[in-house]
Amino acid sequence: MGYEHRDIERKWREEWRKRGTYRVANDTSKPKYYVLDMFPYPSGAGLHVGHPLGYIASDIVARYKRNKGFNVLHPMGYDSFGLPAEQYAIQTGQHPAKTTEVNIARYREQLDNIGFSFDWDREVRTSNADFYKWTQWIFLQLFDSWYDHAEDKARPISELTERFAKHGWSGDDACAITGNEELDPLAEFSHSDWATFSEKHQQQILLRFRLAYLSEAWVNWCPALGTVLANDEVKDGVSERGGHPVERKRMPQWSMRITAYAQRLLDGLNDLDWSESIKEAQRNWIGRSEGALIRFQLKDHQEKIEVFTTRPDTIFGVSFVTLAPEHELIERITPPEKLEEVRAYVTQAKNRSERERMTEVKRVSGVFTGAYVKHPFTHMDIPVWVGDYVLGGYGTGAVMAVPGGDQRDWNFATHFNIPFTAVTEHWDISKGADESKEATLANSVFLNGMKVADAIPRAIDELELHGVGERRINFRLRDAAFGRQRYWGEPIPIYYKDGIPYPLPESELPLVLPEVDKFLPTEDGEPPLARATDWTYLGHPLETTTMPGWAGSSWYFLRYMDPKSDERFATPEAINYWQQVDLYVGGSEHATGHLLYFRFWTKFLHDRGWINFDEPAKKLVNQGMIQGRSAKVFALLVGLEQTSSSPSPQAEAESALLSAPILVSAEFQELLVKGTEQSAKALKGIEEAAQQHAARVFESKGISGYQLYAFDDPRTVLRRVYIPISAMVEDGAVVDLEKLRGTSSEFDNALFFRGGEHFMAEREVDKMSKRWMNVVNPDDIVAKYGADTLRLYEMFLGPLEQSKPWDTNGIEGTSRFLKKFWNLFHEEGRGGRGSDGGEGRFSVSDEAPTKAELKVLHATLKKVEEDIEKMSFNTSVSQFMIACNALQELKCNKRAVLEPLTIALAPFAPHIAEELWSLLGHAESVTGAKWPQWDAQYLVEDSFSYPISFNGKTRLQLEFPIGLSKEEVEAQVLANPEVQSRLEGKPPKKVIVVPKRIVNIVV
RNA sequence: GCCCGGGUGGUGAAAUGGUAUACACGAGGGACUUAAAAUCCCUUGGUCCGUAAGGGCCGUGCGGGUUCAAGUCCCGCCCCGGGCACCA
Repeated sequence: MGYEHRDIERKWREEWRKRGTYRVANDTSKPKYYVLDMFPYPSGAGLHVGHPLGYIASDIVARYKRNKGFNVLHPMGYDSFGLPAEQYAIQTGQHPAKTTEVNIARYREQLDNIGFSFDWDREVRTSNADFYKWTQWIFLQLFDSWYDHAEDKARPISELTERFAKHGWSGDDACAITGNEELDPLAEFSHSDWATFSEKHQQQILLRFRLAYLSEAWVNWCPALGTVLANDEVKDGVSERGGHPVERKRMPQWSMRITAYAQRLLDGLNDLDWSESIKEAQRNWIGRSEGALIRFQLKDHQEKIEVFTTRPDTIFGVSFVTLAPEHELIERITPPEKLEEVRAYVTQAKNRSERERMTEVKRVSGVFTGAYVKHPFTHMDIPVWVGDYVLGGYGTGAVMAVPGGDQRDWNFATHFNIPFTAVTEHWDISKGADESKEATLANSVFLNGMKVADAIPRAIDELELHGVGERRINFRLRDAAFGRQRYWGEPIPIYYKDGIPYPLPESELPLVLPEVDKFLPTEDGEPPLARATDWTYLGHPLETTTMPGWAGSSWYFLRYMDPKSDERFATPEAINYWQQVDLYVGGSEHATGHLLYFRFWTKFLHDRGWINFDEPAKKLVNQGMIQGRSAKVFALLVGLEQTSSSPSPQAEAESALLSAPILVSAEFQELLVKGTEQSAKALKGIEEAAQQHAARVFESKGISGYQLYAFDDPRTVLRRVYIPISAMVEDGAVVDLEKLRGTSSEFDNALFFRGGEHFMAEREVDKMSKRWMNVVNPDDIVAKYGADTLRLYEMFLGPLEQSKPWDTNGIEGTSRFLKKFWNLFHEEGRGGRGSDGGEGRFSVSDEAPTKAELKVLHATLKKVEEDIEKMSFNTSVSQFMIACNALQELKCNKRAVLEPLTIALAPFAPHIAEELWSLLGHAESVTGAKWPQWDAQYLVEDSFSYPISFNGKTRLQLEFPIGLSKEEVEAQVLANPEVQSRLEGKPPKKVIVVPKRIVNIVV
């Protein structure tokens, strides 16, 4: 039998499914290994060749670990709630569950084609009620918790109630944190006050402490769409979709108090085996900064303005204070005569999205409020400004501006001519701010002559002494918005009584998504769930927002441990056994979203005693992106000129021309750059052809009275048009016109103008996406070359973490390798050893292998094992090729060599390995085979061929036995006639002998 | 601007401070074949000398340095990719 990948792969796919080959054993006596892929969102587009990259890598590790004797958990599931399915539902009326179902079926088929060893018995879907029951349950636990900074963990809310009943709340208890203090700070109360508070009042207070809480939060609200928009969905104050006005306003929003965990999320990173770039991204996102909180007393008012600064040492350089446009005090402190001007500025500044305010660094804007504060040490008057370079959401929403020490403050001061002084020695403030941390302070009273590093603690000490400020650690991280005005997500298990949110009892879970007539917000702007006919609990209205996409993905790894459990999200036995994910593989785009929430929920569940570890994944690997190569042709857009007094309607003529465009080959892309002789010449040629083309088109459609503009008219433009990459000849720039004509009628009718033999397109590396028409489907590759070839090829392409454009240029190499490997097991003949995949008969010999053969085998086993451990799969594939070539050379068909090699190849190319394994006479799957251990004794060399170099440049090779001492090697090298002739009789300055490496002679 | 990667043949890429370019693609040549496909063999960084065998010089983005020896380590730049960003 020749190597027929189609038959073999089909056979084993069915066989694995039938036998349940990859089902996880319930044998907890074996050591465990948990390999997890970030689960996909099943979009309608299906998989492209970029998706399986990470799955193949993790599959290799999972299979390898099985052979190594581990009980391996390698599951797959779907993140099946999400916005695209809902938008499709809005357009078509089809229920998102239905859409999701169809998409999942397609994903499953595609995944199966590639031969992954997932345990499908453990498949999860976040949109299944028996899964989201537990997402809701975890939400209730979060709702039922507060964070105790003294013990540094989350605790049940009942313990907080007890504490209030005993001690009340003293405002500065460092043991709990609150939200939205700037709107309405929580006043202190005694234990007897607490007893007199109404139920409603008590609940309102508790809500300040819950880890899942409802509060007034700033959002981009779009009344026309009835929804909150993300920063990047807002452009210039209007929605990107539809261009409706968007306003920044405060709305009741569910949030997660992830900020309580900021320090732990930061500290935890140190012990994780994650890539440095992801860890760094998370550190930046959490953004810890140490500094001081300083209070500035307002003149003529009771209030103080609080600012956060990392440079309290520059306190004597404060020349003004800037408030964010959102700042609560602005209205109150602005004198009446200034109010109109300030309000106008605030309205305008507030409605620019945060993204815009952050992007347009250069545009300085602001307004003087007319108010003043007192300097805490000098008691001088300091003006208070409003500026949009200060963000409402960071720190206290106010800064002390030190133009001498901060460039942004310097820009602001310079723009508005606010006077200021230098705060550091030898600095020319007319050029900019001195932000150096090495500087020495000046003009700063008790800080004069001190270095920045020493001045900071000294300044804070003084502030504390005077009671005007204190040491403060600030985080950039903000609480996470948790409510969405959408249908296709987990319902939030909350009902409202007297306007207060109460948790649904656990027995009511799952709270199943209701049926609605439309998946749109109601007419009065309520979320879609408000359309349900009876969305209540015991007569109380239920929460109508749903959870965001990241809810389910924040804990799904736990469900795989015990996916069918009814009593718990996973039973303690399962959790105890499987513990953390040993290897998590996924894209780096989740660095600050999913991967942070994932860690947050894990830490929370740990705090409340549900799991006994507080990081979800020990090791994380990011696969690189497989980019596509898009193809573009150039369309010449020429206007129409009337040639008769009674022409056909112009719209008809225009549309006729649009359906038969004029396309020019890529070498003409400079065509419309006027003035060059070539372009003028080419233009003439094209113009002639185009006029004839247009005339033909018009004639065939019965349109009269038009011709094209002259081409040198400035209104003529060349525009890039994406074409499907399926219309390209191989990976080059040549367009297969026949194929392109087949893809759509406009190409069928188009005029293709080319300069040479071929019509050329412009190729570019882009993200692989439907939009650029450059998606390469794994199914096509599998059909042509087989799954094993695809798997090997994707691994062979280069290091896993590196992004690279997809091209099939090298795929023949891996395909050839598999054929050669197959032929090692088959007799010579029409298709046997050293031949193609024709008729050779299976034949392996039981003879004892030679030393050379064993050396090839063990060198390969060693290299492959080491490479899998460090996830360097491209080099392990090379090693297999080297081994295969060597064995072919040695004409080796010995079982003792081929059998271990088959086991080692199985993780990479499971189908062919399984077939060969069965041909070798094994009834069981190769999955259960014991990984062959390499043995150093077969790798021992008797001699080593030393490169002999002179001053580091290799000149010749000399072979010496391994056992020879350094001195003997040196003596023999120097005795060598060729070495002697190179030395020209002069004695060498120095001779370096590195055993089994090199000899270097210095002359 | 800051942080993290990276820069090596025509291409994808290898290389614990120790023979730079493994492996593969492509290209060129050859064998088998009526032919093609498939398969196998040889050549393939640049350049110079030589009829040849062979040999010289230059070569890992650029400029320095450390070292017997640097793609690899150090300093200073340039470029590409990714992330973050008026963060006080």
